[in-house]
Amino acid sequence: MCGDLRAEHIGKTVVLFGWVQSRRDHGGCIFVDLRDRTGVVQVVFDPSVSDGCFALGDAARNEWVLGIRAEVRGRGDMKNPRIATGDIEVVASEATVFNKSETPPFAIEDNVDTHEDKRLEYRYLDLRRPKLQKALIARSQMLRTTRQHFTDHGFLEVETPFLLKYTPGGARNFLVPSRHQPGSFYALAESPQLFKQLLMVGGYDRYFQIVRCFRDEDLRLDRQPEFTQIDVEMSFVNEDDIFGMIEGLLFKLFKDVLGVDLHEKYPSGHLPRMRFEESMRRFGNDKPDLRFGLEHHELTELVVQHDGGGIPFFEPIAKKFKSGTYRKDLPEEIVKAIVIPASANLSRADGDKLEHYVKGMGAGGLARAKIGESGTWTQSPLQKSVTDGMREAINRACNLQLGDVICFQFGPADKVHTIMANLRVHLAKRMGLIPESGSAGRYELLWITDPPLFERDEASKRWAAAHHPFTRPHDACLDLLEQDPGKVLCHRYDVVLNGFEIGGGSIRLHDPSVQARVFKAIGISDEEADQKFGFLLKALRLGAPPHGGIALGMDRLAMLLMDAEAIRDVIAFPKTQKGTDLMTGAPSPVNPEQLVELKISPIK
RNA sequence: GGGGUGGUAGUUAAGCUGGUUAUAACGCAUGCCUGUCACGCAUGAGGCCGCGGGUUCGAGUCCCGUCCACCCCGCCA
Repeated sequence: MCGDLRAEHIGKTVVLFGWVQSRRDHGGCIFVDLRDRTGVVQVVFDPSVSDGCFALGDAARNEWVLGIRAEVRGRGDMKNPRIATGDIEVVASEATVFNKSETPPFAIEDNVDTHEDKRLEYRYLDLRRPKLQKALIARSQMLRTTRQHFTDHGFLEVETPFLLKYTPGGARNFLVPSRHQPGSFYALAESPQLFKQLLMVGGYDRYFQIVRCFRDEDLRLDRQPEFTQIDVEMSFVNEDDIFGMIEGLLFKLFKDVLGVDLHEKYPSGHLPRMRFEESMRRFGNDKPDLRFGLEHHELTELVVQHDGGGIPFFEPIAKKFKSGTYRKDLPEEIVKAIVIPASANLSRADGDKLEHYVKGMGAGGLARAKIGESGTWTQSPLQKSVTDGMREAINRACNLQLGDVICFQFGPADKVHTIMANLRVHLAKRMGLIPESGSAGRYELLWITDPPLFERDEASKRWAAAHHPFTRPHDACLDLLEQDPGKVLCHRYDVVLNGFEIGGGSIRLHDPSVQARVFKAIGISDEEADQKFGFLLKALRLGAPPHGGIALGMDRLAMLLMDAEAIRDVIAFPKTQKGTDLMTGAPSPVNPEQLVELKISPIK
């Protein structure tokens, strides 16, 4: 094909099919760069070789689809080192126009700056760009490697339904009306979660599937309403077994897709692990980007010790601790800091911009101070009120140096964590520690383990399942289910790459008696549980093996491996942030007759 | 639901405190050119300034609303 030709092919006659990338007309001689998915080659249309070909080359325009028969010849002194086929060119002796093309709305080049809505409207043109073709070729390789890996390890690929019974909790489902049961709906599968567990009960002890999932939630640069998971479930395993199986896959994927051998970085063949609690404390989320430092400093203890240290914002938090209205071991409010090193040369205007940035996430502000001579705080409203003891303690805890800027957040823990986690990444990009997007050739992988089983639902002031209610708690935590649900840890795990969660799973709860206690802890009655998940609970009582699994986000992983800016760049036909398809116009209204058949009437 | 950025020729952008005929580059068309590869040269065509209101003698520019795209918060077990 076009991009495959090299000097070794000189003298051969080849048949090429492709698109006109560009055309250079010298009057007596015309050059056309012909492109297919392998690359580009220069075709010469020379009237002394073929008048017919020359006329065709004269008429041809960008994106016309041509077929040519041509002889490969060397370029002599006229080599083009910028393209892979630059040592040679082909001289057309026969040529056909398969199809003309209207002038395309944008050039088919990698360095496009065309707005994305235009690219999505003409997706098939965008797909001709080498970058997108590389991404889809890489995805194809990922699919092959994945199937090979799991089939080599004795896994069965089993398909599960997309149309299923709606079960509450988790992501919002797309609903599909039933024609046979008017007024009833299927839910599109948000994942095969329950079915893969049922496959374990069915005795298929090693299952995998490369499966489409559907979630009707708001989108981000790494989320699409339909996306692909590498879904895995195994029986008679513990976390180590699952980790090993996934590590094996990830190592192969990096090798096959990128040519990167992760053994150089992780010689044991295993990825590092970090407990959830540590990740939250140091990075503010459960998907830390370990390519850079800028770790958080947890200052709540210090602030309480110093009764707020004269800083007005901190005093209420210290008071709550002292008065006991506030549980020290389950902080609802915390104080955190992040240090911007003097080397970042943060100006006051930069500081204002950072404040604006965090306010956009709901922060009240960004209290900060610059470190002056002998540890004084300057350029800060805090400098007057802070006690010497508090200031020195913070300086010591954060190892502050002259010229550093320390930034504080305080308040509800989840909000502080969100703001500080985002601020940390934002700063790293601003300081050039990591690029705006892409890996910069560095891949930091890790497991995040042992998160809490429950999280606080602020609305109802009750405990709710943090993951799903079928996650197995640590045996050591079982007594806490009744005594102190917030402290129950569980066998759940996420695998993280450069600050993105690329997969997650858990060891499942297969013991009906513990299951009942979990439901009780989150206030789900037996009847309610039976109504919602009855089919699974029944299965668990009929000889369910211990089992667990994981699902990897294929698209997200492809995005990271390809250094793509967004998940849309590794999906052939993606949707916009509002879930529309700009090419086809989906979603669209339907005929009233169709609604009548389904017995559905729109409401205002 | 909330915050932010953007929308001007086919494309990407410029267009200041409102003012005469809305610029540029690339692309496109026509002609010339036998070694270009970001080809070159000459000429030319091309505009609902996202849409709807308002202010004004006058709006691409100011105000209000709205639509679309993107980024973030909420949300995504």
